[in-house]
Amino acid sequence: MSGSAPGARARGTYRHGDLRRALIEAGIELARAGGPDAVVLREATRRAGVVPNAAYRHFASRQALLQAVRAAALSALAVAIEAELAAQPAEAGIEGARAGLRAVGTAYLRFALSETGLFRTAFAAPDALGPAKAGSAGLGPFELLSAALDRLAAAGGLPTERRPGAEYLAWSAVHGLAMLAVDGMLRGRPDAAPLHELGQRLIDMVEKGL
Amino acid sequence: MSGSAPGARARGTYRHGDLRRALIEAGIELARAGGPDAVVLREATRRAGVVPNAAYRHFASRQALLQAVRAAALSALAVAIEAELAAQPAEAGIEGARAGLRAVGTAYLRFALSETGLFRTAFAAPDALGPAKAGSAGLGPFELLSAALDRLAAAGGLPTERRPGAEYLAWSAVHGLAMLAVDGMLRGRPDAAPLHELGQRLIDMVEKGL
DNA sequence: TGTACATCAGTGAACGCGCGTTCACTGATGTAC
DNA sequence: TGTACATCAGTGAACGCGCGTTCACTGATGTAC
Repeated sequence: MSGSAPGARARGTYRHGDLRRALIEAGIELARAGGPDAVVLREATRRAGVVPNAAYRHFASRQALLQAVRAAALSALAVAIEAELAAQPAEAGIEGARAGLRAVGTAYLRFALSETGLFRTAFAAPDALGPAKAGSAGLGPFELLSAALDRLAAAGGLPTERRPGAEYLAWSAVHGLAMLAVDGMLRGRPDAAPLHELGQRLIDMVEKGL
Repeated sequence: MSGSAPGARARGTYRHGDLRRALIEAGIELARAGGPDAVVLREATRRAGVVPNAAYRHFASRQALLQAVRAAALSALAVAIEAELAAQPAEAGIEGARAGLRAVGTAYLRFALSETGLFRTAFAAPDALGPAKAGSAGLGPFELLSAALDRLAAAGGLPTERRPGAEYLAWSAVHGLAMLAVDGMLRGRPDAAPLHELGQRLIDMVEKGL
């Protein structure tokens, strides 16, 4: 068959070359557009231009593929946070540390809103998913947040006795706003301020409350 | 057929009597056990002891049933919060108001952990769901939180200029922790304190940060 | 450099599944006279 | 109080669908001699 399937990349060789990666990439697109439930094994193989069962050479099951896509989504979030941190002017002391913490929260919220499907996939319910299976090499979003808090504590912006566990509190606040926004719970609320303003106020609250 | 279907209540009359309610109740059980995706129309009719298409006398589609179940889940959460509030010793002034706010948060978290399926259903993604369709008569969880904050502001425990929008911040924090716990994101974290302790610290943070 | 061979990535066909939904029906119920 | 009738809740049967997954296969690729 010389004509490739719709949406499939032309394949020069008989072997695909890197079907595993192609399937993950297709899965990421699906997740981006429709969240975790949209990561459908058959559709991923279709997009990779391959017959459905070919996926089983690379993934034991649909769950395994979803797991990989989930790891990629988590990693994409981490990259977004790192980019925001890198864009921050280097500043020492408390102010710099505060800016770093804000950057983490801001990037997290922006990612949730602009990449809703991936965000929802990254935090998909654990139906049969293993325990997160930290596969990525670099730091995850959670570790980046922890680092920002370490820096703040080191700079004296956070009493050391309050440091332990603080990441869970900060994470909860930002994650909650992201979730409420993503699930549409804030839509139609009369007095709901613009989301990014709400986000800034939320981060203020966390800083002060910690 | 004299023997009723397994799981179905015996039906004396030809008419079911209140199939609509029975379907919702079956849907609630399904949601309780498996979250929103488990609310399957055919299974609900099975449990109601009725043929699948009978559901269409009462619901236009599976989505409509899910919508009704979702409203019920939201209402169950509100009831849990009200119960916690009612259990609070009546106390005037700032301290009473603070206790009220804590009660809302505490009940919210407890509900999320003990009724995970219902909680997830209450905040199910809006795939094709309408805008919440506030069907319930009483106050929803959000309104109860708002009232608690009103009381706190009236008692002088919250500067009035900070009152507007504060419900979104408080809600986000508690909702976030609930979601992280429910989705298993806190499992396997080495230093994660017991959840209810984390919850209390979180509510502390909100109080101070607001 | 050439040949024989094992490997294993992708093929082709097929499964069983449970789902949501549509159709024409039937017969108990409640109402009008 | 009795009879005729319209209503409409639930029946029975059937659809088409897309899914995940299994099976036996084939043939290009890379390796060993």
